[in-house]
Amino acid sequence: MGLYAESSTTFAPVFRRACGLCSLSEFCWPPELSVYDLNRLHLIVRRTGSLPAGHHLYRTHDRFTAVYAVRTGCIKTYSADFSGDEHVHGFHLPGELLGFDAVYPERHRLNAMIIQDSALCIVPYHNIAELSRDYPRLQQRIMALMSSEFMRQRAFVDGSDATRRTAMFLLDIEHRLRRHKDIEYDFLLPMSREDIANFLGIKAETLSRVISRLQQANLINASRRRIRLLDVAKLDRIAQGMSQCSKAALN
Amino acid sequence: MGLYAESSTTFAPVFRRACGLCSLSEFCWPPELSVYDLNRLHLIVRRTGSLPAGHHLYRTHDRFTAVYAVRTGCIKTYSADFSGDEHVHGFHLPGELLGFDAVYPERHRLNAMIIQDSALCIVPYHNIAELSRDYPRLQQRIMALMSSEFMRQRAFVDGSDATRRTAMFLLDIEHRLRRHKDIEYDFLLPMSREDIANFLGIKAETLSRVISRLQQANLINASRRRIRLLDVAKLDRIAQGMSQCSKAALN
DNA sequence: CGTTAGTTTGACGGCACTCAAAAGTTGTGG
DNA sequence: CCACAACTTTTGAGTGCCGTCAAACTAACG
Repeated sequence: MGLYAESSTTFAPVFRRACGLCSLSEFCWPPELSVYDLNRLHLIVRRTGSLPAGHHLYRTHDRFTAVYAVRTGCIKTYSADFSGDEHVHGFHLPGELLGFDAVYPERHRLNAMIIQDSALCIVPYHNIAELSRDYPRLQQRIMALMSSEFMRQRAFVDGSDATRRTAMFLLDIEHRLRRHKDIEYDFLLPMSREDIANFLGIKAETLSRVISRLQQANLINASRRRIRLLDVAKLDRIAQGMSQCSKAALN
Repeated sequence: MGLYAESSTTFAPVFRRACGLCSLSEFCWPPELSVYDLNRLHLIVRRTGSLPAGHHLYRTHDRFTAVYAVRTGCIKTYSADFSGDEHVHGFHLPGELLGFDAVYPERHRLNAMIIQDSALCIVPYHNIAELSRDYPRLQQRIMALMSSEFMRQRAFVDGSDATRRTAMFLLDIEHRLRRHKDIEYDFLLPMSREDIANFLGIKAETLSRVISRLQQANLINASRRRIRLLDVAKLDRIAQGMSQCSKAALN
């Protein structure tokens, strides 16, 4: 006990700093854990260096081997329906988790592709299974994440036009990126127009037109992947679906 | 112990029959449970009589008090975005569960409305929480249900035209209703055109036109809520998004 | 500097939405 | 039992948004 307590005081703080903004933090640092357990938990998290864009973390039907936390970069998850075409399911930004598409039936339902060089934390599945037996709160936390993700996703597809979806998307990404950058309303999109459009259920050309119109209306500044939100209030109203807004603002 | 064992032999079989087709069955009858635990579990499930259509089981922001299993009837869950209009989230048919929209943050995110007189089983939340501490498999089961539901939902909204969505919906409902009826391909829709259209993200008039065309093409027989699937193979192809099919079949 | 991939812009057509009315169904009271 | 009202569903006509096809433009890389 003395030994563990000893090492914990030197070891834990290092990670506590690095994990501060991560969705895993409640996962890695459940308040009721003892110092001994904390170290047990953090010794199993493998931290990767920068992984190159273009590679896959896992593919559909792969066995559930681990959960991933994004430290830097961006991962997209997508499914390929058997007609061949892909559907982007979501994007995972720094501080966010992925891999839970395999909680049941312990095989991944989605593909996960690195679309920007990314550094990750990897938590092996067998450790998660083992830990969640010891800590019911861990399972609750996972369910909470899944539930929130579920509801957030639906917001994008619920009946709305291309302008509204685009506004929702830009506000959402800005909000999620801001946790790691002080600069407000100014950011680089980590993903291509094609991927965004696919995610939003519209075509890339339509997205491009919408962005152009938002720019003409001085609601945003957009040049390729650099985005600056100029009029968040109006964007919010558009995102909230006040149909008169999207038309009034753009004419 | 003698007393519990005594009553269990007379008590449990009654429910085992009634629950055979219910999603709760794995929930209510986890194989590793002792006879004592089985009775403990089943004594807390309250079985209601027929509840009248039009009433709500719960509304958004209500506290998470229970999980419901549908024995007969139909429940729709929907959200109301603050613009006022509703979005039907899903339908819950006999043998299916609802209420998990409140797993986090322990308040319901959706409204649940009885749209057909329904008989339910009610499992109080505090019992679920208590039980899932004792039986990790229960939490796993709940996660599995949520995950499957999540994926099933997405299939409907992923980019597709009104005809495809309608075909998917009819096949899905038929499949879910068939568990309780021997008659194949012939059923009564428990919900209105309006609700279906809203769920599918299209307008009621569009849905009506699509159904008319499917009927003209001899793929279905439809009169109000009575539906008979005539050509499941073609419907499947349409539902799978082979775009040439939906057009070829209907012209 | 040339090639390539990603993005933007234009012209056109179709599917689904809107508005509107008719037809069919259900429920109520006379 | 019938008549009427209220509602759901179906059908029609016209419009607009978005998808398709195609070309121009920009940025990035060797």
